[in-house]
Formats: sequence, C-alpha cells, structure tokens
Amino acid sequence: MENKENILKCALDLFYAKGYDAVGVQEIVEKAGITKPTLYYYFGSKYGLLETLLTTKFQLFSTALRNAAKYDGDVTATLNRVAMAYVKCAMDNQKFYMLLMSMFYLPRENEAYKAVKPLVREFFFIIKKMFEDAKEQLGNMNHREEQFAVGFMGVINCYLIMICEQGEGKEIRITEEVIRSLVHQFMHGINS
Amino acid sequence: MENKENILKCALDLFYAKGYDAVGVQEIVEKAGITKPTLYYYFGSKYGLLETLLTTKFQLFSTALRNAAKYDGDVTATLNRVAMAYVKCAMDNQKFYMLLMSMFYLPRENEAYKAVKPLVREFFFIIKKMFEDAKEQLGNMNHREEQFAVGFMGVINCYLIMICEQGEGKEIRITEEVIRSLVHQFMHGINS
DNA sequence: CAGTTTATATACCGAGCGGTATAATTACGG
DNA sequence: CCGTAATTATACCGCTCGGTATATAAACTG
Repeated sequence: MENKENILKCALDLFYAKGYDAVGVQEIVEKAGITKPTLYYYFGSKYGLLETLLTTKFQLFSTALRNAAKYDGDVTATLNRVAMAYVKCAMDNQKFYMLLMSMFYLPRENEAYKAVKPLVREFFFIIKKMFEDAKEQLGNMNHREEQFAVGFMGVINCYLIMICEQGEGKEIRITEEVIRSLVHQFMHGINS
Repeated sequence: MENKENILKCALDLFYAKGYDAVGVQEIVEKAGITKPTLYYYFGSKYGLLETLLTTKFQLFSTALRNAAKYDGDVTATLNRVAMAYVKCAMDNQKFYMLLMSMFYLPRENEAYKAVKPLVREFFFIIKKMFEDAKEQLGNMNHREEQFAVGFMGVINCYLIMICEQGEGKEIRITEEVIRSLVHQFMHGINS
C-alpha cells in the first residue's frame, strides 16, 4: 500500500507543477521510483489515477464545507465560517488546491476537465444552497443566488491564488482577521 | 497570407476547446486543410504559433484597457469605463478570452503559461496603476492596490465565465446596466 | 510446504508526438 | 520568358506517448 500513496503524491506534485496533459506516465513512475505496470495495477489508466487523486482528496473539502455552510440565521457568520473552513482546507493542501483551480478553468472539452466537473458541481451546489437558505435575510436576490455563489468563491479564490503566487512554496498563514475582511468586502464593498 | 490567418483561426478554435497541451500539430493542419511544413514555415514551432496567436489578439485588449483606465478623478466612472471596455473586448473575442482565462490559471511551470505570463503582467499593471492613481479618492488603501486590482478583475471574470458557460456558443449581450451593477457590487457589496 | 493471491519488473506494442530534409510549385521582378 | 524568391507538399526522422503480455517475486492461507 505504500507504493499506491507514493504514486498519488508524486502525481500530485507533477500535475500541480505542469498540468495533467503535460505530464507523462513515464515521468510519474520515474519520480515514484517504480515502473509502469505497478501504476496500472493500482489505477488502471492515467485518467483513473487522476480520478482517484481528485476524489479522495476532495473529500476533505466537501465535508468541511458542508459542515460550515449550514445556514444558522446569520449570513455574515455563515459566510465567515465557510470562508474559514475553505481557506484552511486550501492552505493545508496547497498543491491540491492549486491543481483544482487550474483544472476548474480548463477548456470544457479537455479530458481532464471531465474529472473535475462533478466536483465543481458538488462544490457550487453547497455554496448556492447556503445563499438560498439565507433568502429571508438577504431579501430579494431574485435568482441571483448563483451569481452570489460564484462571486463569493471568486473573491476568495482570487485572493488565495494571489497569496499562493507571492509566497510560492513557503507555508502561508492567513489570519481570521484577513478572512473576515474578505467576507466584509464581499458584503459591503471595498470602501466601507 | 490567407493561409496564415486561417491557421491562427483553427488553432484558436482547437486551443479554446481542448487546451494547448491536448492539441497536436497534426490536428491543427488537418483542420486548416494544409500540411505541417506550411505551419512551420509561418510560425517555426507549435509554441511560436501560440505566441503569435496570443500577442496579436492581445493588442485589442491592451489598447482598449489602456485608454479606459486613465483615471479622471472619478473612481466609479473609471471603473465603469474599464469594465465596459473589457467586457466588450471579451465578448467580441469570446474564444480568445476564454483561452486567455484558461491559460492564466495554468500551472506556473507549464510551457504554455510562459507565453501568457508577460500578457498577464501587462494586464495587471494597467489595472493596478489605475487604483494607484485613484489613491486620493479611495483614501488609505495601504498597499492594497494589488488586492483591489485582482479583486476587481476577479469579480468581472467570474461573472463573464459564468455567463459564457450558460450561453455556450450563442452570442451574448451584456447590457451597460449589468456592468454598472457589477462595479457597484465591487464598491459597495452585495446588499446595498 | 503447496497453492493461491497480491504486487512488481522486463520487454514490448502501435500510435501519435513535434519537427525537418528535399523537392515541387507558384508568384513575380528584370 | 527566365531567374529568383516565396510558398506548399511528399515522405520521413527519432522520440515519447498511453498501455500491456508475460514472467516473477513476495505474502498470505490451508
């Protein structure tokens, strides 16, 4: 079992650095110090390896977000919880997070995008539902729940990517204060 | 010269649909109805083709934004102008815009990212400078110009990508009113 | 210890990759 | 109408791609 996890780790490193399409199976097995049949024994195909990598690691994000996104009557508090949980997951799994981001923006007919598509859907479903539940407090969103969901995650992701870029590789601490200010910016704009 | 532009067009279609790494040179020349040496005569390499495609088409964005981003003492008005110009460019060149977006989020060691990197830098330099010029009106940004630039473009891009996704292929009309509401959301938040 | 399952390596497959040497064709100025 | 330069095609290069048939080693199971 040691090999399997090692392959996943090496694949993540390479996919993160170059992207799924630009990495060959040969490259992965060399980095992992094994041979091709071993990889194919565990994952069946290069695409299967990607799927396994994505679905297993995505569990963390999914459960953390699902817990945080339970609307409790206070929009700001809920948004803060979600943002905290999300940022924590992202920073604890920085490479995986950046891989997810890059794959989310992949062309829609790219094979690798098909692997993230269900994850993206699940993801936005959670956030969108949160905004729907907050209808009472937010008032007439008139069907802008989706726009809000996209915008909210967009603000956070843009910030995280900017930070990740600057502190390339180094460990990054993002304080609760910063997260709260991001949520505040989403709700009240930049000059308030 | 007819061939050259045809190759560029076909390359854009394919890169847009599948991504640079997932498209072979053979595929491009077949779609363009020519043979490989013709492509290599004009562009020297697959990467050279990408560079030519990016730099020529990016001119539009660059000049349009540079004109719109001249700060005139009114932040809201300037942001509106920039957003209008940007959205117009993006919608007039939808495939190219989506290609740019997908490449912007490419892993940093991916070869194709090296081709967009200078464009991205130029792009953000323009937006960042606009926020710096608006210092008098926006007040104490205390070095958050970059964060604002990233956030502003992030909001617009997230919205555009969402729209492009829904109206896949069809022509898209985005009214000035919608753009103004996006700028308003950036400045004053969602519930104002 | 025999039999079976699990795990790994050697050596190979056809196909497609990016790229090119050579030659034929076209366009055009003298 | 000839020579030259700009274009385009035929046919090929070595290499890497994703994937596999076969054999072997290790680890359980009875």
